[in-house]
Amino acid sequence: MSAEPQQKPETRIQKRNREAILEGALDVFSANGFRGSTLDQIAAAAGLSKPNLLYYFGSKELIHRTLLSELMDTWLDPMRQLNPKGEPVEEMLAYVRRKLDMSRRLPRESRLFANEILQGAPQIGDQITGHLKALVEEKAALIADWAKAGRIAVLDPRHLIFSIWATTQHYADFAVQVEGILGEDTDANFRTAEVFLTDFYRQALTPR
Amino acid sequence: MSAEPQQKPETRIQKRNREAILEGALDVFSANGFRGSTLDQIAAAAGLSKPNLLYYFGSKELIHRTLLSELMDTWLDPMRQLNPKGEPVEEMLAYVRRKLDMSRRLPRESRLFANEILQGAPQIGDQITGHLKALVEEKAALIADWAKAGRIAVLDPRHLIFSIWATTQHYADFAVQVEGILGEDTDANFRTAEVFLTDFYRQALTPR
DNA sequence: TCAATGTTTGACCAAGTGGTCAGGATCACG
DNA sequence: CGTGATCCTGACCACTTGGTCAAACATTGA
Repeated sequence: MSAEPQQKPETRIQKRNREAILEGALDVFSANGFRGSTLDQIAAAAGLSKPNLLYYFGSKELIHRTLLSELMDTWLDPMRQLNPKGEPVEEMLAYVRRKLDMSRRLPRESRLFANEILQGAPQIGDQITGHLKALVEEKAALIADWAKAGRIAVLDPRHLIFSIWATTQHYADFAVQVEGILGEDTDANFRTAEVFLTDFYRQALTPR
Repeated sequence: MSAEPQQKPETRIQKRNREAILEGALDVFSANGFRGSTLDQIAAAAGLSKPNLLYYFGSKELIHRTLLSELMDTWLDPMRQLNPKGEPVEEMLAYVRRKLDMSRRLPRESRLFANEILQGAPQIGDQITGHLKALVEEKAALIADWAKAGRIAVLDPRHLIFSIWATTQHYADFAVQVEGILGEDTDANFRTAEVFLTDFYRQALTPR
């Protein structure tokens, strides 16, 4: 994926088919989990034959790993954008909104990750203790500084980050439950969720 | 399960084996999901042969369904205990603590549910729109009353409940991630989580 | 003690699964 | 056009998996 320098550049057909496969696989994996998905389902979703899938990706696991590692960057982006120069409470609220927006726009990706973590992160365990942890430590330090300066409420920064992940991803990962209780109008639910989360975090984070 | 009146009372052997099967199945299902688990794994975990499993539970799906529906009650208990007569903020904090405690004591059960919901709740969909929804509506009304009386911050009660589920279950469902970032000392993590969540919700819920 | 009932298992099966392979179709390009 | 490289597929395979079944083995209670 990232390590192997492709000697031959990708042909147009390769590009199209690889993308179709990853797109189909995202549909299937996010809905059924890794073990619950079959190559036949993915092939059908991608509009290719099963042997042709395996021509492009040598194994089911490779498709899955490729998906996960291509997603990692996108996934961490909202946190990277936390700006040390900004106004602390507003920065955090903007982060919450960006994260909620990812749940709205990329629910399949959210579920793919959720499935992977639930199963004990067999594929991306090292990235959690690597990239992810480093980024969390950096931003936790930033939040701690803000708290020390009295510009944001004093709360454990890492647990605070967890709470943001949990509350925002909830709307993608547990969508069935949310819709079972609030109703099926997904757009409306996300709008009220945004209002709630904004009020909620503003109240929690504003220093007294 | 609940509907069928067992004519013959359960023998001692039946009781022992059914319990062993459900216990083993909980281990296996919560770690691998439904489709990711095999009857052989469950049989091994329960210390029985595969055909013997099927003597007690007619199918893999039946084991799974039994587990889920036996758990439902336990799962909703912390919310049922919300006391209308109590002091609102303290009641909510107690609820958060009870829910966090369930994540600590019953992480396998939490993951079992998470898996089920992630896959679209094929087994318990009706219970979500039934029992669960009714209970949520009842408690949401209670919280709304408290807010109207100025005894708790004004926030959408149903989203508030979601946030409590999300933040507390996170520590069971995403344990690998939490431990990857905070370290492997699960007990210590739950202790700091409790401190955080208490401070956090107190700050968010106390009316100004 | 004996038979009826309840429990356990080895051997087996059909369906589904990830993956292979030989060869044919198609494409890029000199 | 021709030809080598790329792309695609039907047929196939070994293995796993949920589930069956006849027969053996235990337990119970009269």
